Amino acid sequence: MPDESKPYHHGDLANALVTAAIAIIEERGVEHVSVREVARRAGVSPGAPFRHFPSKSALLAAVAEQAMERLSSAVRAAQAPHDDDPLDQLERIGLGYLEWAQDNPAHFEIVSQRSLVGLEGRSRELNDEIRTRMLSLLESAKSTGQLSKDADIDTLVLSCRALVYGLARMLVDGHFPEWQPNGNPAQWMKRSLALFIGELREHHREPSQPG
Amino acid sequence: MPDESKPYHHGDLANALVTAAIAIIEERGVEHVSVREVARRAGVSPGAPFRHFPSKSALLAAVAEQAMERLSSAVRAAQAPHDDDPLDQLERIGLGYLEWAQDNPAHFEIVSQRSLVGLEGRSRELNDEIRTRMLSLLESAKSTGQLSKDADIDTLVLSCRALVYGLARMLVDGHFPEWQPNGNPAQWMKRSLALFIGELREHHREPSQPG
DNA sequence: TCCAAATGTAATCGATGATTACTTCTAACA
DNA sequence: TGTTAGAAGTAATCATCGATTACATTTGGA
Repeated sequence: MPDESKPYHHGDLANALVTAAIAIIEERGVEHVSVREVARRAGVSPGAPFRHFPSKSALLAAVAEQAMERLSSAVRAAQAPHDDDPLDQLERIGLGYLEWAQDNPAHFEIVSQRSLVGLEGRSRELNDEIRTRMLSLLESAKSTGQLSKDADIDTLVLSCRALVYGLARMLVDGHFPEWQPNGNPAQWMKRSLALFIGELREHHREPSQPG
Repeated sequence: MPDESKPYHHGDLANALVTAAIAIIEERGVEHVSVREVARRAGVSPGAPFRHFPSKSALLAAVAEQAMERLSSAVRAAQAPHDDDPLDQLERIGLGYLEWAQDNPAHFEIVSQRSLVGLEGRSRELNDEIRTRMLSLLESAKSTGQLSKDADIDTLVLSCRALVYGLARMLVDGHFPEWQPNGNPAQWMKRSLALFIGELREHHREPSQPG
């Protein structure tokens, strides 16, 4: 039976700190995260976190890495199954991204602010993976004739990304009440994404083989 | 001849503080703005700013208001002339917004973070004005037959806004090196916007009157 | 001219990020 | 089993921050 008084060593303080930081972000926003408060929640002295992270930034970077890992999983899961219409897959990726952002605003906020945490190593990898995922779906849509052969794939990827990122950011930054007063944001985001993908589908479609 | 030593009263400290705050944001980002540093730049004691703004937030809100005023002007200027194709006007608004964000990243950053400064009074007014501007252009495009009669205007406004806001945010948040490694961001943003408006134009166009 | 309001200063408070010296525990080795 | 090196915590300290207060200076109108 474990000692009921806290042991001197926490056991897994690093993770506990990251979790505490996320809780604070969820409750009061990134700008209210302080190392001391994080330590307080983990039941540890104000200096303890610095044994695990050299700086506050490093702690936030760890939060970002965890967040990016989860976002990546959400996107991967949303894409499945991988054997249907590529543009449907693309739309599901967008929806998955948006739903994740809505369900995890704290995670999303920290992931999106590069100036706050930088983008290196694993995070960079996962980010690139998402882009590649979208790129290959569009390529594949082109090869199946859903997009015309001269469709500008690079610009399309950027546009999709910007739309989804913009919607997610608007949500987290609190722009929705003003930009779409009626209904819930999720509904509007879904419509907006569907409209965009729909346009791709119908406008860029290769005309059926003449002759 | 004015005394060469600083007068006891600054003369226009409120404005000087806002200007100093913007300079700091441009140099080191919003999160590094401190009232003391702002005061230091204005050549004034650490407590002085509080004679003009009740809190740091209030100072940032003033920055946001100035920023919103300028953004609004930029958008209004970009729309002119008002007598040509509505969708061209809409595209110019988007471009104007993006160029402004690129030229004034500090202003844009502070405008976009509602949690930081809120959105009330004049700022809210100007924001609504931009939305109304876009809305009426789309309505007008519908009436001229550039958009089909059953086009979902509300969703279109949201999509346009999300795309432009997303691009601007990606720029300011530093996502461009990863999402479009080649060429300069301005070029890519322009292409992305043109692609979107182009799709609206071609896909939603009302078929010419039969008979 | 004189005084009241506006504007700036100086001193102070509690909280923060960060560093240092010190203490306590854990686990690997003889 | 006992020792000990180092990992992981504490306590004390520092400069800086946002904010408040009491006080000083300037200004403009009665």
